[in-house]
Amino acid sequence: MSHFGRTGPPDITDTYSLLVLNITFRTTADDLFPYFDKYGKVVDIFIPRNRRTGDSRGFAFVRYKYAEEAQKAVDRLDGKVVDGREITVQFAKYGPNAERIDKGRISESFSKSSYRSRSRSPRRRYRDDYRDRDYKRRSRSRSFDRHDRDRYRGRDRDYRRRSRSRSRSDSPDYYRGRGRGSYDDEHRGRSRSRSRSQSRSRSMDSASPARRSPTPRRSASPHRSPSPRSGSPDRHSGDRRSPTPHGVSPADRPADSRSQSP
DNA sequence: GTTGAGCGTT
Repeated sequence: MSHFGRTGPPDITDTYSLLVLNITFRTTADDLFPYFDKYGKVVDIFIPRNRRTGDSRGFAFVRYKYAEEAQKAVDRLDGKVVDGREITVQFAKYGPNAERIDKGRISESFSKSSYRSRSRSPRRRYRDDYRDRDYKRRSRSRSFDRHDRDRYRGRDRDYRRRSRSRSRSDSPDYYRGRGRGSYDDEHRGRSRSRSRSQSRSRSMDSASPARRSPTPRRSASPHRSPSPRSGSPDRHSGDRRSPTPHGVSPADRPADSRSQSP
């Protein structure tokens, strides 16, 4: 039935979580239910999906009631072809609260107090989110992004595969100690160009003379010149950029206002 | 219509 994912976790106490990887993007909990239910009592099946698109992320979590059943399912379903794709079943290493689990068994919530955030490997996550965000945020060449991402992925994978006993405690706090939550990634990113804009504006104003230095290139700019002498493009541009040319002047009007008052 | 390493929701 489709009673999976409708509500939150029913009772994750004394339950063994199994991570199912490599599943198709259209595979749902209902599709995996029969497969796992055949080998044991499935308490709940959860498939992380994108909050925006709602598409499956490609993996699912199956919770068993007993470890023996879970182990059996892992042994039997690991490598099984589901929906035309070979799925990977293994014990979940991390719990819902980003905490380590003991052999896939979810203990009580005391894990939260375990603190220390053992921090897992600084691996990247939320591929979909990043991709989606990138598309919306920057309207640059997508092909480049795609290639770049792919290239990085391959390198990362190879790198990880090559040296396994290398990254173990590099600097997990670096990635985790920044308050980088899963939700923050989506919500954050609202007003931040303001600071930069101001900084830039100031920099330009301050370096007004300096800015003129590298201007010669403008003459030989690749893009055509609209009207080099048909009007005053320079003035126009300057006007828009600096509405108040004397705004940066230290002695502008504060003294004046004060002077007028006796 | 696409993608493919990974560790999760109220």
